Amino acid sequence: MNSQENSSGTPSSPAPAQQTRRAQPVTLRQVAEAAGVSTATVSLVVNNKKAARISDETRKRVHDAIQDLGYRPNAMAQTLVSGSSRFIGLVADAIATTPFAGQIIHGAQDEAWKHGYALLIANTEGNRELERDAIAMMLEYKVRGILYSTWFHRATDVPDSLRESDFVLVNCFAEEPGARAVVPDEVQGGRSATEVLLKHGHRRIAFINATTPAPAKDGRLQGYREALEAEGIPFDNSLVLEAFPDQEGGYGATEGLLKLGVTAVYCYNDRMAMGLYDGLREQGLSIPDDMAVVGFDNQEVIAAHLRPPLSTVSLPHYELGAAGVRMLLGLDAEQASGPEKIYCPTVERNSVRALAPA
Amino acid sequence: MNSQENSSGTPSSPAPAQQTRRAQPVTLRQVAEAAGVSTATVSLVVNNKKAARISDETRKRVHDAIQDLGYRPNAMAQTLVSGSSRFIGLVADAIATTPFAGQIIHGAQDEAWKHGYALLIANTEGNRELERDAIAMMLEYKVRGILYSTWFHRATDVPDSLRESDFVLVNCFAEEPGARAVVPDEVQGGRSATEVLLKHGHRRIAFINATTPAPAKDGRLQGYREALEAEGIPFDNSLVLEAFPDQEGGYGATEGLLKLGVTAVYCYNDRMAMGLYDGLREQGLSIPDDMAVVGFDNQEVIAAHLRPPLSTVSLPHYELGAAGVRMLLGLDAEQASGPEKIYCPTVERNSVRALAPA
DNA sequence: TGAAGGTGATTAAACGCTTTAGCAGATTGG
DNA sequence: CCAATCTGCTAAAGCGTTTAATCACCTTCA
Repeated sequence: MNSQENSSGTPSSPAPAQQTRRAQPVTLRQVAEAAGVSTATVSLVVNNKKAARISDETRKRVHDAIQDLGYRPNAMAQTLVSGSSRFIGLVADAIATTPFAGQIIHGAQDEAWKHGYALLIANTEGNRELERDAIAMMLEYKVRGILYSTWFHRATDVPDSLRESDFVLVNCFAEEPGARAVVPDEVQGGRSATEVLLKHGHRRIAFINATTPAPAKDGRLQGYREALEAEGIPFDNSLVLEAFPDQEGGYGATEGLLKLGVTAVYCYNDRMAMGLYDGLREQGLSIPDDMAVVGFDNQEVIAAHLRPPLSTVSLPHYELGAAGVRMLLGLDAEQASGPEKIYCPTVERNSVRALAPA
Repeated sequence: MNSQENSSGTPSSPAPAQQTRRAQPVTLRQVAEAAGVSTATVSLVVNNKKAARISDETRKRVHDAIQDLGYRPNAMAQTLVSGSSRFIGLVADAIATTPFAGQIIHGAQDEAWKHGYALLIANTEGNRELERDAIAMMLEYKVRGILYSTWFHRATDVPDSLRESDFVLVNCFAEEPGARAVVPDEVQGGRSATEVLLKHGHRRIAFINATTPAPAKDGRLQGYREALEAEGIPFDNSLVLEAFPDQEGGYGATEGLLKLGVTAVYCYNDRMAMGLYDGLREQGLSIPDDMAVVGFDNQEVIAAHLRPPLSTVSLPHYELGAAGVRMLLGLDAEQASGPEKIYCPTVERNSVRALAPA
C-alpha cells in the first residue's frame, strides 16, 4: 500500500505502524514533533479543515508522520473538547431471550453508525437496579440520547434517570406526554394478515388470538375486524379463539378450530401456527388445501422452513431500532402525537392457496 | 427520597435534580462552587478516596450539592486523565442473522459489565470496509480490547488493524500464533449427542452430517466416532449421511435414513431434526418410539417446542461471549495453546426413549 | 516554647485534543 | 516605498477530571 520509500532512517522494520503495538498510544504531540510542526497544524490536517492554510509540503510531512507512527486520534479527548459525544445508548430488557432483540440492536446500530454515532448497549434482564446502573453509565458517557427498548410490544413506565437525557421508547410506550416512542403497527399488521386470506377468496376466517393481554392482542384482533368489515363480512366473535401464544397453544387449539367450519385461520403468531401445523397434520388435514394458515412475527427459523412455508406478517424490529435512532436524532418530521407506528410488511409463502370457487 | 429541608432558597421547585434536564451537564467545578470547596475536594469525596482527609461536615455539603445539581461525572474526562478506558469492543459479522449472535453479545455484555466495562458494539455484515471502520472507531475510543466474533464457528483471518489492540477471537480462530480464541467444543458436543442415544440402549445410530465444510462438520463427526468407539461399537461409514444443514435437508434425508435400519439418529443441527420430524411423520413413524432423534445447537424456538420436544446439545454462545471477555481481561489462567474450547451441555427432552431390550 | 506531627483542605499540572487570535514574512497596490 | 493584504503556521486557552505537592492551622510533647 504505502509505496513511499523508506527515507526515514531505520532500515529494516517491516511494518512500521505495527511495531508500536500495544504500547502507549501515539499522541498528536508526538506526530507534531516527528513532523516538525505544532500540534495545531497536525490537528488541522487530520481534520481536513478547509479554512486552514497549510502548504502541501507540510501536509505531506504530517501525513507521513501519522503513517510512520500509526497515530489514531483519541476520541475521548475529542469529545471532551467538543462537548458532545458520539454515543447513543441502547438499553434492552432482554438481548437474547429472543431473536427479535437482536434485530432491534442491528437496526439501531446501522442507523446510528450512518450518522456517525457508536452504539453503547446494556441489557437489564428486567432488573430495575441493573437498569438504573446501565442508564447511569450512559449518562456518564454523556450519550447523545438513549433508546429504551423492550423485547415485546408493551406499555412501560419511564425510569426517572432516563429523563436526564434525550430518550425514545422502542417497541414500548408510556402514557407520559413527553415520551417519544416507536412501536409496530399491530392493527395494520392484523389487517394485512387477514387480507392475505381474503385476497385468496376466503370468507370464513378464524383468528386464534393470544390469552396474554398485550397491545398486540388487541391490535391484531382490531386489524382482523377492520379487514373483514372492509370486505363487508360481519365480525363473528365465535370465530375468535384464544390460546397461549406458543406451539403448544396452537396445537391445543386445533380441535376447537376444526369445529368452526372455516377454510382459513390467522394465528396470533408463528409459533402458534407451528403448533397448529402439527395438530392439523395429525387430523390428516393438508395445508393449504384443507386449511389456509397465516401467522404473525415472521420468525425466520420457523416461518420460512415449515412445511409448507408459512405466510405471515413481519414484525419490523430492524426498522424499529432504526426509526428509534432517527427519532432520537430528530431526523424524521416530528409526529403529531402518540407513538410512531411502524409498518408490518406481509411475507407471502405457501400456506395460503386460492379457495376454489364454490 | 431526599428529605433534606429546602433550605437553599428557591422554594417551590418540586424535583431539584430534574429541572436541569437536557441543559449543559453539571460539572465538578459547579458542584465545588455550590459546596464552597475546591474541585479537588469534590473529586476526593465523589471517589471515596479513603486516603483523603475530609471532615464529615464538608463531605455532607458536597453530597448535598451533588444531589441538588444532579451531578454526573464525565466519563470521558475521567478516562482521559486515567489513560485507560472502560470499553470493550465487540465486532460481529452478523448481529441478527441468527438468534445466536444475540447470545454472544449477551454473554459478553454481562461479563464486561461485571468487571466495570461497557460494551461497544459494531456489526460488519461481513463487509471488510465496514469492519475496518468499526475497528478504527473502537481504537479511537481506546477500548481495552476487542472481541472479534463470527456467527458460526469457522476459521478466519485477523484484520490488520485488530492487531493494534488486544483482541480475542470468539466463535472463530486463526492459524496465527498470537491469536487467542474461544470456540465451542464440537468434538465433545458430538460425543455428548451420541452418548444420549447410547445411554438409552441404542447401538445402531445414524449421523446426518452437513454438506457444508466447517469445523462443526468435522468435530461433530469426530465426536460421534469417539462415543461409538468408547462403547466398542465400530464406526460404520455407511451410517453417516450428508445433507444441507436446514429443515429441507433434514426432510430430504428421511428416505436414505430409513434404508439404514437404525433405531436412532443424531442430526447435525436442530433445523435438520425439524425437517426430519416432518419426513418421519409422513412415513407414519413415531418419535421416539420408531426412531430416537437428537439434534445439535439447542435452537430454543425449535428444539423446545417440536412434538415431541427435541433432545439436543447446546451451543454455548452466552458462555463464548463471557469467556471471550474473561480471556481478554486475562482473568482465566492462560491456555497452553490453541483456542479455548467451551463445553457444550446436553439438553435432554423427549425425542429419545430407552430402546426395548431385544 | 519551639519543633514535630496531624488535620483538612487547596493549588496546579496533566491527560490529548480543538480552536481562536495573532505573528512573521512574502506579495501586491497605489 | 510604505501600507495593505495574503500566506503559512504557532501559542495558548480550555474541555472536566485526577492527583501529587503543599499550605495553614492546630495539637502534642520534650
